[in-house]
Amino acid sequence: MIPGITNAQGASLLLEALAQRGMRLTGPRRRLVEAIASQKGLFTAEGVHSVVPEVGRATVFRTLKTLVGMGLLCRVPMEHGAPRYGLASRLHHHHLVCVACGEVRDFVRPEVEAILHRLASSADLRVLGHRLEVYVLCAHCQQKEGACSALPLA
Amino acid sequence: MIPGITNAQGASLLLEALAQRGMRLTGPRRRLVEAIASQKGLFTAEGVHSVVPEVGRATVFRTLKTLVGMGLLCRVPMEHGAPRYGLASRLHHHHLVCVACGEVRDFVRPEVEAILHRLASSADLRVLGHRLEVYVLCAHCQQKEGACSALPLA
DNA sequence: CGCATTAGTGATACCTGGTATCATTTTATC
DNA sequence: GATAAAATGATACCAGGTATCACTAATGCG
Ligand SMILES: [Mn+2]
Ligand SMILES: [Mn+2]
Ligand SMILES: [Zn+2]
Ligand SMILES: [Zn+2]
Repeated sequence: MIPGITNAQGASLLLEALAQRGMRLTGPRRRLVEAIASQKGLFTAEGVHSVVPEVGRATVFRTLKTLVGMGLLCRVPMEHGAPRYGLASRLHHHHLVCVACGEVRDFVRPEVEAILHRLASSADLRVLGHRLEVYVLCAHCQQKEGACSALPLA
Repeated sequence: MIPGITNAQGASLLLEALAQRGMRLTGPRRRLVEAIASQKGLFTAEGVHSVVPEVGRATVFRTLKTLVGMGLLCRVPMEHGAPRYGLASRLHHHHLVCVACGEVRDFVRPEVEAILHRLASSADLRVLGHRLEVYVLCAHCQQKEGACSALPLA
């Protein structure tokens, strides 16, 4: 669910992106993408499949993989439990993951890139990519003091 | 394999740490820890098991988990293929992973922590932890232009 | 040392996230 | 509408890892 637009609009955006790359807009794809666009925050493959159980499991994984490969979804592995998927901004970004409610927020800190650039040039490395994930308790969840089911990577 | 000391010394360090926490120094544990201490860079559960195949598979995973839990090993998930394990320094650190040869180097950049601290206080978040992994081509591997079998998380 | 207690082991079966296969269906194009 | 290529989904399979549980062995005490 992208803030500020409807789920249907979000689904259309994904479908357009698929069409632009020459992928066919099949029935299962449409329904699956609609289910994905309706998810709040991060979701699991299982979770989105349960919304459209008539779509085959293989198709669910295939489509998620395609969308991740296209940069439209992020895949966030967790230390315990299934990896989570989430709608991605198109640009490079990092993740703020609330370990209690699972909400994920993208953030950008150009300083991080600057640090890595300095690190690389001082050590004769070629940086190919990086991943920064920050595990937090969001403002909302700091009240509740609840349990968190799926701890992220420490 | 810890630079500057022998494998036997490295194994002893791990065994001491286990004993200090009241864990028994069993035969399988000794042989497994010896195999772990002899690994160069990152290794897979499968890889270390193949060195001591007489130790049960369950014991391999149990022991790796214990050592990770104690902070003596790091577990580095890869996008494709099995997660890698590596000897950890005790302090918080980040990872420089060469995607070609698999070599991993720990590094520390206090600036990263400073950035996250600022981020947290400005957004009313409680930071519980974070993970920064940088995927590089090391100086040595920039020559070879070889294939890399297991791409890390993009 | 000898024994009891208890942690640890490992064979087995099982679980989960995901993929290969492949006959069948559906889409896009002409 | 015919055609060719892409997609689907049932099925079987794979890999990393865990639960079970009868058995083994490290430890600690007398
Ligand atoms: Mn993201
Ligand atoms: Mn490390
Ligand atoms: Zn939260
Ligand atoms: Zn290298």
